Amino acid sequence: MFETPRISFNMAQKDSANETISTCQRRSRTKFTPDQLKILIDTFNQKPYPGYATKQKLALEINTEESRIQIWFQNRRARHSFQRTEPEQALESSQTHRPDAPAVTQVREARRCRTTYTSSQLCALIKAFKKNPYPGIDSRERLAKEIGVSEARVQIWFQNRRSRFYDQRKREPAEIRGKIRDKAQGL
DNA sequence: CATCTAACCTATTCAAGGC
DNA sequence: GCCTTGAATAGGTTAGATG
Repeated sequence: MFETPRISFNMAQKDSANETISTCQRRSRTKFTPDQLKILIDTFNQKPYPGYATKQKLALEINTEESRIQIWFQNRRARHSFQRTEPEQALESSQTHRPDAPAVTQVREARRCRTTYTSSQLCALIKAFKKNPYPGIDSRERLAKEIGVSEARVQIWFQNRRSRFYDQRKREPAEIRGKIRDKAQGL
């Protein structure tokens, strides 16, 4: 409707003047082949909310990183309207409350297992975050290799971290901030 | 240039595991 | 039971490719 008067983002690509590296901040754009797209779309039409197993299978099938598939489904859901079938209903009824309806079990596929970071891994992540909360693809991959996790996990970790601990531009910090700050400075 | 869409973002919610 | 936080979501932005 109306343009945002000012965009408050600056994406943290500022210090590229200093960085001589800085080939590119984001990962290079993936080009899916028609065959890959066909399989992706086909799967999407069947289940727009695939679980981890399905995404892994897809990744193998079309020889693409699972994180790319995740992103593809995110984008697809955002831009295309899709059939809302059983998964959606299961999604809604699953945690609101399940009085006595085990009828539609196993509709929702399991998500990826929760990663547990060691204290040294967390230490490295937090250190990197303090240096730059918006690492580009190169930094993320370097860090991922350093601590022995996938780059996708690193990216998610930074997203969560920024959302919860970094952005102080929220309205009223109040006492919640104090608690979080303690945690954030923990390491 | 316009269009499409991968990559990326924030904000919020789901949920596993620890206390 | 509640808290922390990784995973997933909705919805929006940025930017590379292509006509």
